Amino acid sequence: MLFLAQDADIAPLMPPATGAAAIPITSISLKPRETLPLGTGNGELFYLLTEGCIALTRYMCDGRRQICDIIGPGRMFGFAIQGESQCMAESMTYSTIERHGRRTAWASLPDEVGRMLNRQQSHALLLGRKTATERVATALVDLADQFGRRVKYTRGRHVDFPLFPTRSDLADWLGLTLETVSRCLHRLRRQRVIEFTRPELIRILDFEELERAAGLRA
Amino acid sequence: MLFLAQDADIAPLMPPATGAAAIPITSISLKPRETLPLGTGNGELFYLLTEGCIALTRYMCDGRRQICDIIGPGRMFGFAIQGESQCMAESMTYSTIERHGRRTAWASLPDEVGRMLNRQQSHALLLGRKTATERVATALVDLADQFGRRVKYTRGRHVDFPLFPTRSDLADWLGLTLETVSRCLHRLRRQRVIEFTRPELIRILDFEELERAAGLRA
DNA sequence: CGGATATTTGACTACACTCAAACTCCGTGG
DNA sequence: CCACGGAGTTTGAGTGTAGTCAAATATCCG
Repeated sequence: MLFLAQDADIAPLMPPATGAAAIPITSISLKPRETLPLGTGNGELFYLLTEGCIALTRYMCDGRRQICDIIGPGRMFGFAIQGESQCMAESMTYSTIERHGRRTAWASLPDEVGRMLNRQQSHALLLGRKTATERVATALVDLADQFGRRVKYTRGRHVDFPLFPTRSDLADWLGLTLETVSRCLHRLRRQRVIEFTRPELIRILDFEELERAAGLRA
Repeated sequence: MLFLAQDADIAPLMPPATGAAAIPITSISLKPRETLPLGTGNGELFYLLTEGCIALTRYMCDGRRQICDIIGPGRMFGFAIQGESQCMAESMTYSTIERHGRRTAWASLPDEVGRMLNRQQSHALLLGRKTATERVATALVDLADQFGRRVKYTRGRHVDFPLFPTRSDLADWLGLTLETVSRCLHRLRRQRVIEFTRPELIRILDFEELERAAGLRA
């Protein structure tokens, strides 16, 4: 199938010109708590997380931090289309990333950009209108989805997942303080919705109840 | 210039096939407080606001509302790429919108999508980490940018703009209550940063101070 | 003028924040 | 092996910012 572009200046999301030199796929390894600035993007570079966990963070001039998204394996980020994204990528654990150019990233870009936009809007709803417990519950639903493995037991289904972000990271994601996050997790545990013996290994006992606590169900 | 697409299924942000029937540009007029659902988008339809003011809203199942963005003339929205956007567009005043298909929207899509993503991330920072007064100040800076006309006076520069969202709309945008929004506006007025005699006509007296109050400057 | 809607202002409350201390979990080195 | 130290987490007590409820005022429009 053949497409004709009327204007060569509408670059960023355009398909790569067949003659242009392709940016090779290169692999990047990050240790926990390393940082990858995304500001330089000119619409040429995209990143695919193949393993680990990455946070997209923004900082205010006085140092306040907001985590815009927590990213799990299989997701793309760094759509620094036009201008700078003002976001940094921070690894929450050992992570590997593939750097792609337009040519190799092209096919998945629309879906990934759309997914990102949708997530940012859901997150605005969380930050603007949900209570502390609802926020924490919503976060757990999301992380279970991105990092969870379903485990079948004799009585019901559990979901286990590693909680890569610390309490402080969760706080910066959810617009709370780390103490409040800890208290909400405690509450959900006391209600037998989740359980954990180590703070970074979560088991969801009652997924429906968790979604209810997250404000996702009546 | 000629581009070759390897896969016809990577549709949404692809350039329109030259042979395909183009969706004509049609114009939509909205009265204040009308609603345009965006959920149906299949990556074929995009909207350009040519006049007025539109809010992108999300609702929780219990009715809580979050305004994800306030949109002024010249901006595009409705990138319901893959799946539904779960957002509605609500007019804040008399507005006219152009409905575009892929063919006519194509050139501006990358910039507009990037702008939207950037705004959503800034908004997350606002909702998660800014105080009430900072949020209101940030909103005024943004709205002045989208709706303001610079007016030169003998002493300094003022910016006047019509405030299309009500106090309640601002509250739903900023994650506050309408009373808090009103109190913050009052405070900024008492500090002579802004002034208004009618509640929907704002004049910014000291733009630098407003940006400082918004947490955008040291 | 009258009635509806939006805004302002006040008094009180509560949810989440701040500050502080204790506890757990690790890895390291004596 | 145990002691030590550091980072992260939990828990508690008290505070403060923004929310709630309510009433007064302003604005708009027939």
